Amino acid sequence: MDRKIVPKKETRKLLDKMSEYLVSKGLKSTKQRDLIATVIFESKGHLDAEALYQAARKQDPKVGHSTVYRTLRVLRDSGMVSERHFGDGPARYEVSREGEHHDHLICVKCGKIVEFENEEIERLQEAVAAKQKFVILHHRHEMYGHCAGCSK
Amino acid sequence: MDRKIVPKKETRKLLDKMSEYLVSKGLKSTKQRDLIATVIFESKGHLDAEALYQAARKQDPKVGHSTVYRTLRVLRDSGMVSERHFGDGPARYEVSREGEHHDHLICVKCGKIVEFENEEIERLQEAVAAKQKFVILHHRHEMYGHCAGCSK
DNA sequence: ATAATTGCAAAGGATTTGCACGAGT
DNA sequence: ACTCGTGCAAATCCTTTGCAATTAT
Repeated sequence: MDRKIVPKKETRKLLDKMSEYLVSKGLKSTKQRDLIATVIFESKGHLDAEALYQAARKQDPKVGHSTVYRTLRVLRDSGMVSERHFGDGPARYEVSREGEHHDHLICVKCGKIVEFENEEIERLQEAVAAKQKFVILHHRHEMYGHCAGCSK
Repeated sequence: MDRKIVPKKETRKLLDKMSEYLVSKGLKSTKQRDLIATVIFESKGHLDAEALYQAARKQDPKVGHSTVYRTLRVLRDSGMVSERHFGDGPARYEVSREGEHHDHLICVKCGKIVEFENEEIERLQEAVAAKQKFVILHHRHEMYGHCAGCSK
């Protein structure tokens, strides 16, 4: 298999990580997987499957929707990419950065998405869960409203 | 229009409130709307459209899916019912209690849903939004994990 | 060689919509 | 009377799947 794309350094690392994951699972590396993964790795995140599909098609007009969804599943299962469901619409994907967690502020007017992190909230969350004897695996915390530009 | 159902007191109040809303919007009261609304008003919440449809059909086997969805929209628009999207699955509905807000803890194993309220978190949230100059309209805060019974 | 992957089109689940008929005001 | 609501089936959106052909190991 030969790669047609020329990814940058960070992307290369991520591709290698994916490759390791594939080997460890007895799966194969394909140029489609590399292509789609590269698109995500080099994006600014919060893209949906359709956007990924369009972007991938610019490099290789033959990739199908299924391959995009299937690659997304591999990436999701490997923990390298996280899937988010904002509002109803399609799922959005973003690279999960090393041991980092963040939540989102979403502008319902212009669609702008801002990430935030707040340890105090995380702590309180744990306390709430503990009180109910829940063991938290993951959470989702989204705030919808108007961003600075849209609330003028 | 005649009502075939015999709702309890609290439900009656809610039905009246819906009725007022309908009049105010130039919409009509129908036995289907009353039936579907009664099912929600008397439920323990977190039901999806299909469950509502099944329950309504026990009283009147002719109600269609569309009527359920359309009634849900009316209820949602009136603010009497809130729609939640947990994970991906179908939307879940619950009666919005007077000026009250709560978030959820969801057991990914047994599906149990526990509500929680934490003012401190709400305050911190506002602070986070303010820092980004966002005006929050609503938010969603869910924690997924194992409940006491499922983590043994 | 063997087993996994691809692209396509068809199937799926959840929700919405067009339309002719029926019901509330 | 007039307008809105209903039920059905068809349509839509997002995602998954079956399958025969192709490709990585």
